[in-house]
Amino acid sequence: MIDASLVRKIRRRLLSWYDNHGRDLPWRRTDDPYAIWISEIMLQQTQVETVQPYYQRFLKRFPDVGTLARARLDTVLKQWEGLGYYGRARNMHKAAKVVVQDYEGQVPTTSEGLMALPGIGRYTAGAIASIAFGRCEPILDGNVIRILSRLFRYDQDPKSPEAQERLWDWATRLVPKGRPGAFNQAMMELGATVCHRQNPSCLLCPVATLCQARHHGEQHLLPKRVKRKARPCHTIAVGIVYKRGRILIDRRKPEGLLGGLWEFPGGKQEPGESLEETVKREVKEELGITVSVKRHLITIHHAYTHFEIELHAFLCQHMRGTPVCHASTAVKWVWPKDLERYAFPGANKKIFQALDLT
DNA sequence: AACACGGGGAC
DNA sequence: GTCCCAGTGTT
Repeated sequence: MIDASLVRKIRRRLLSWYDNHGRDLPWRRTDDPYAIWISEIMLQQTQVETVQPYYQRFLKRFPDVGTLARARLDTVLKQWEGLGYYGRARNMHKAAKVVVQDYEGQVPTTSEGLMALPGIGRYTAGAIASIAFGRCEPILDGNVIRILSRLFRYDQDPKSPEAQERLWDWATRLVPKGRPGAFNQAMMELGATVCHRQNPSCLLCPVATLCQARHHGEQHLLPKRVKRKARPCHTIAVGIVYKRGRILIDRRKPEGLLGGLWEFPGGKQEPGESLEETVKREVKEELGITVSVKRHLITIHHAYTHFEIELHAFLCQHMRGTPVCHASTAVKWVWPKDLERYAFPGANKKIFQALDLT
């Protein structure tokens, strides 16, 4: 399937192509392991174009691992706001503290050392070790899976354990001792700019003549795709609770969905319940206060990975009770102009931007 | 092995 | 609408 001369050809062609056609990306202009680490975390399940502005701002705000370790989680989450998968920010913050306390501020240089840090798995460890420290470690991401599946005409479900083992093995055999970081980035670059999911540009591909899927005209069929389950839709109602010009917000628990972010109090509609009743009940359960629901403000549709929501916002008046945290970890009355100081989920931001609350 | 975890881009 | 994106952690 893969002999020494084939390996040499793939390495040589890919590296040469990358040297000539690789994009000029911000994280390719640095050799700072911390900066490369940030980029790799942000790039998990997130496209290059989306990451770039976040990467620049984050590094400006937290220029080194010590600064990040000393920062408050709230500040870190605010910088991450809108990027999604907020567990990445929480883990990154946690890992920065570990690096400062246990490693004298030096990012571990081995794949094993890196993988011991929260938020760094096999892919990210290989990426940082090879790119920042020149270690001969393989990587396997969505791009590499696509390229290897096509190059070797592999038609099994790439998520299966057997497939993972085989794909990691191929990646390990291919990565060269000489320029492991450049080679790994070349694979991802090829996947992102040439070997597309649909309509791969085989005429531009440096390894097209070596590609077995291409040889059989099956490049568009690989890697094998598996059907996804349908996403359920939930109906949510939240209260914009005003009191003397200020609005009530609370902070979600530190783990799980949107952990650590701020939001307007509210929750899921239950069977047989009106939306107004939902708001009243949820606000009471969440913060122990009684509100009067004044009027419907806006409806927002928002899709998450495993479900969708129809989010209704209601203007409410505070009637009685002092807000106390039950389901949340903090609660605050804030002036509308100060809302932007807190990190909110996208669906909540849509509410106060559409209403021009700030 | 299966699922939770965001938001946006491409078609 | 669907699929995917420089994946990781939990159960």
